[in-house]
Amino acid sequence: MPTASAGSLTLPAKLTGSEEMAYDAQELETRWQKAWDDSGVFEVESDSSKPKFYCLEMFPYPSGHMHMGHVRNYSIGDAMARFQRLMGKNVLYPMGYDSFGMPAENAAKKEGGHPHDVTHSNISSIRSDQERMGYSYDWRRFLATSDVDYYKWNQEMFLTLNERGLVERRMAPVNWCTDCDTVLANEQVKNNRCWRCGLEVVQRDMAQWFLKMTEYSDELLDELDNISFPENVKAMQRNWIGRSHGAHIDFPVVGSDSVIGAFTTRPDTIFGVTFVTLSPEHPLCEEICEGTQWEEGWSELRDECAKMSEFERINMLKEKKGVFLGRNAINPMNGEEVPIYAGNFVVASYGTGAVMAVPGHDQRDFDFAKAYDLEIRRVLTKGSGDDPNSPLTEAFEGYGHMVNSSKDGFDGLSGEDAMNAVIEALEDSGAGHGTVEYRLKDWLLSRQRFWGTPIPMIHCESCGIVPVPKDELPVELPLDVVFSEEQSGNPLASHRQFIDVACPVCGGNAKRETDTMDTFFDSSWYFMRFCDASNESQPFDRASVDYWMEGGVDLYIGGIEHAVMHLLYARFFTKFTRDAGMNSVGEPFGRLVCQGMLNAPAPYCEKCNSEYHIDNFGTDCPTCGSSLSSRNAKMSKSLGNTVSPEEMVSKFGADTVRLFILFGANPEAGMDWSDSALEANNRQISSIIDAVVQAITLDGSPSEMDEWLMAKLSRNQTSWTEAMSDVSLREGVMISHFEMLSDWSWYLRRGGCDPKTARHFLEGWIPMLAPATPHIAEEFWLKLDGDGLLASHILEPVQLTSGSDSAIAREAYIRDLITSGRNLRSLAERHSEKEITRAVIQTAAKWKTDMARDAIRLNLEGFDFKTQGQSHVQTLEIFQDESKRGDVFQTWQSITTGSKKKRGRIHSWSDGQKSLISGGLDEKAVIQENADFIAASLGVNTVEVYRVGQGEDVGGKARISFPLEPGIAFL
RNA sequence: GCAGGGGUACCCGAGUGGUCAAAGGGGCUGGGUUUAGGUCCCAGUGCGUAGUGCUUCGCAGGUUCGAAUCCUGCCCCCUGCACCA
Repeated sequence: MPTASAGSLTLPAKLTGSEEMAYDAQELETRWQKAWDDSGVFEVESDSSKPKFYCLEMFPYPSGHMHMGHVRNYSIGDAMARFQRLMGKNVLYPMGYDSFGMPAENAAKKEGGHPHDVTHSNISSIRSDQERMGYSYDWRRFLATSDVDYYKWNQEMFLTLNERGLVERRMAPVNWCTDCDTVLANEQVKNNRCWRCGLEVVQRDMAQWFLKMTEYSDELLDELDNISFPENVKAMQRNWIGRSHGAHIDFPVVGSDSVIGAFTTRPDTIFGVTFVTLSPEHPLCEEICEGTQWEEGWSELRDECAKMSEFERINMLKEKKGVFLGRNAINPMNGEEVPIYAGNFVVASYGTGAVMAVPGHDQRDFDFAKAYDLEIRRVLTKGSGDDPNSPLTEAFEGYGHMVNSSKDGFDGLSGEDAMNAVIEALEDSGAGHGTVEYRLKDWLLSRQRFWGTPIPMIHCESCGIVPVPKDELPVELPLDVVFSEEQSGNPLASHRQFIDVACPVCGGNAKRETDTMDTFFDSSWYFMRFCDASNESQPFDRASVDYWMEGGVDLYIGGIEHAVMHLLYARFFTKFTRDAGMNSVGEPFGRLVCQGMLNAPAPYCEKCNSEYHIDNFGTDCPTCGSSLSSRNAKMSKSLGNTVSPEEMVSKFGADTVRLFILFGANPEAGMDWSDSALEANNRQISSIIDAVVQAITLDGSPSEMDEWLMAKLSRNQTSWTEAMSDVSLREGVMISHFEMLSDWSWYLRRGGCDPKTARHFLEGWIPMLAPATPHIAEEFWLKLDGDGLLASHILEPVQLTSGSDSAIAREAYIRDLITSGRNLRSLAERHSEKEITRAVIQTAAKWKTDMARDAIRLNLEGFDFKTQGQSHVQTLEIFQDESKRGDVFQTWQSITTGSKKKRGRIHSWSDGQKSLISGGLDEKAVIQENADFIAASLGVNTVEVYRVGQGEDVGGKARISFPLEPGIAFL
C-alpha cells in the first residue's frame, strides 16, 4: 500500500461498528503534511500532453506571521489547486515572498542588524505557518525577491527595458514622502497620501528613473475587454488610464510668438470660447505677464496654490479663483481675441495645463465666467424648440446642434460629426489636430531606499549615464551596511565600495546609481519566474512560460488593494516581455478573484457611529459615554479584533479553519468571523468522520435505497464540479460537506445498509472532501484502502444509471408525502378530540393518473392546451360518465392550463415527477412498502393506503386526491 | 459629478423567466437526550387553513399565460475616481 509513508495510524485498519475514529487533528494533519512532502506529490513539470492549470495567490510580504487574511487567500487557492488536480489537470501552484521593502529596513534600523536577516527569519516563520495549513505548494519553486538569485534578473530585465527604449531618466515634479524618505509613483499616492504610511506627500523636482508604461496605454485599456477581472477592478483600471479623445488646439498669444496649446474633448464647442485659462504653474503665465501690472496678481495666486497640497486644492477650494494675465489669445477658428486667465481649477499635470474656456457648455467655465463677468455664449442647442439666443442659467454640457458658429459650414452639425468637422478644419489650417490624452503617467521607478534592487546604472564623469553590462550583473546589495535610527536616507549613498566604480565604457572614474527599484518591479514578473524558477541563465525560459501561462494564470487570487498598482504593472510587464520576444502571452492573468474582507466583532457606539478597540468591550463609549454594542468591522490591528490563525489551528486543526473560511462566504464576499460558526464547522467534521466510519463498517444487504444513493452521488458530483470550476467554493463545500452527509443520513434512515454501495459512495465522496479538508479526506482514503495518495488521485465521475431520475423522484415523493402529512397532522389535531393514532391515505383514482400521463405526453408533442384542450377532454372515455364531468373538467384544468393564480401541473412538475407518472408509479405500493417509515415520521401507529374507490372515503379525502398528492386523513 | 457593485424573510445570505413561500447558516420557539447547563438529535419559524388559498424579494409602473429574476423611472446604501478640460 503506497500510503505506508503516512506512518503510524490512529486507527486499526479494520474497524468494528462501535469503534470511533479518534480525531486528533494535530497528529493527523502533521502526519499527512509530512507524507505529502515526502512523496513530492505536488511537484510538477511542464507536460504538453496534459491540460494545465496555473493557480496563484498574490505572494505575501513576509511580515512576522501569517494572518487570517492570508489564510483566506491561500485556502481559496489551495482548494482550487486540489480540485483541479482531481479533475486531472497538471497544476502549477507555487509560493514565494515579496521580500524587499521598507518594513524590513525599518525593523533593522530599530533593532540593529541587517534587513537581510530580518527578512529571512520572517520568511521561515511564515512558511512554517503555511505548511501547517496543509497548502499544496510546489516548494521547489520557492523564491524570495530579495535574494540575489532573483533580483539579478530584475536588473537584467531593467537593462532589457532600457535597450527597448522604455527607461528614461528625467527631471520631474515627483511625489515625495518625508516619512519614507523616498519618492512614490502616482499609483502609490491615494488622496495625496502615501499608500504605505499615510503621510501627506509633497511635490519635489528631482531627476528620477521612469519606465515608459504610457507606451502601452491603449493596449492596457483595450485588453480589459477580453480578460476576466471583476468589473470594479476593470473600472478602476479604465479610470486610472483615463483615455479621452479630443483635440489639441493652438491659441497664439497676441503680441508674442508664444502659443497656448490646449486640450479639449469638445472641439464642437470651439466657437463658444470666450477666454483661455492656464494653470497658475503654467510656464507661459510668467512670460505673458512678466513686468506688467498683472504680474503681482498672478504670483499671488501661484503661491497660494503652491502652498496648498493637491488634496486641499480639490477639497477646500469650491470657489473658482483666477486672475487676468494682461493679454489676449486668438481663437484659431474665427480669429477672435479672447482674454487669457490663470485659474486655480486648472490642473497642471493633465493635458497641457491649459484650457479653452467655453462657459456656455462647461459648468466650471460657466462658474468662472459668472464670477469674473465674462461672456457666456451659446453654440449648441438641445433640440429644435431651443432658442439659440436665449440666455443660459447653467452650462449645457450635452451634445447638441451647432449654432452661432462664426464660420460657415458648421451650424446644424452635432455630436461626432460636429467634432470631426472642427478637427478637420483645424488640421487644414494647421492650428490643431485630433488627439488622445491619458491620465496614466509613466511609472516612476526609482526609490531612495536601501532594501530594494539596485538600479544597474553608472554615472560616468565623461560618458554620462552608462548601463552596467549584462555580464557584470548582479550589482549586489552590500551586507556590510550599518543601520541606525538616527540615520536617515539611503545608506548606499555613503557606502564607498559600492559607489566607486570604473566606467564600463571609458574606464574612468564613475559612480554607481544608489537609487533602488520600487518593489512593485519585483512583483511585476514573479509569476513568470515561477514557471521556471531555477533557471540560472535567464529570467525564465520562453517555452515554460508559454506552457504554463497560455491564456494567463488560470486563477489569480488576492486583495482588491492591488487593483491599480500591482495588476497594472504586471500587465505592462507581460506585454513588454512579449514584445521583447521572451514569451507570447500578453496578458498575465486569465481570471482574477479578489477575496472579500474578513470582519470580526468590535465594540460599536451607535451614537458616534464608530468602532473602538476590543479593550472597550464591557465599558461605555470613550467619546460620548453611552453604552456600547457590538458590530462586525474589518479585522485590524487598530481595533484589535484580529484572530490568530495559529491559535485556531492549534485548537481545532487546519481542516476546521479551512472549512469555516470556505463555507463562511464565497471568495469575493465579505465574511464575518464567528467563534460559534467555527465550532459548528468543527462539529460538522466530526459528523462526517462518524458517517465515514459507519459507512466503512456497514454490514447489511442491498435495497432499493442503493440506487437512490448512487443517483444522488452522481447528481451532487455534477453540481459540485460545476460550482468548484466556477470558484463558487461556498456552494461547492455545501454540497461536499453538507448535502452529501445529509444524503448519507437519509440513506441510513430509510434502511440502506449495503457495504458495497457504501464503498462506492465513499469512493465518490471522499475525493470531494479533499479540496476544503484535505487531511481528513486523506485519512479516510487510507481507511478505505484507496489507491495511492488521495492528493494525486483523479476523480472518475459516477455515471447516472437509467433509473436514477425515478429513484430520486420516488424518495422525493416520500419526503413530500411526509412533509404535507406533518402539516396536516397539526391541523387534524385541532379537529380531533381523541389522540391521533392512524392515517388513512387515498391515492388518486386511476382516471386521474391516466389523464396526467396523457397530458404529459401531449405536452411533449407540443399540444396546444388552450385552444384544443376543451375538445380533447370531451373525447375521453371517463368524460362519458355524466356524474363525473365536473370533476373531470376541473382535474384536466389543474393538470394542464391551471387557474389564474396557479400554473398547470404539466408546468410545475419536475422531470422526475413527470417520469414517475409516465412510468406508472404505483403510489399505493410505494406507500405500503414504506408504511412503517411513514407512520413513524408522521407520529402514528398505523398507515392504511388504498386507491380512491377501493375503500371507504375516510374524511371525504377522495375529492382532494391528485396524482402524487394523495388525500390523507388522520384518525 | 463620473464609473462599478448592491437593496431578498428576525439577522447573514443563495437565488437571472415557470420545479419559488423562496437554498444554507445564525437566532428564536417547541420536543427528545441530559442530574442540570452546554453539546447533540428532531420539528417549527409570512398569514390562513383537515389541504389545490392569500400576501411578500427597495418604491412605482411596464412586458409576459406567468416576474425576486426582463424593461423604464425613482429612492437608498457601499466602493473607486474626481474642478481630468
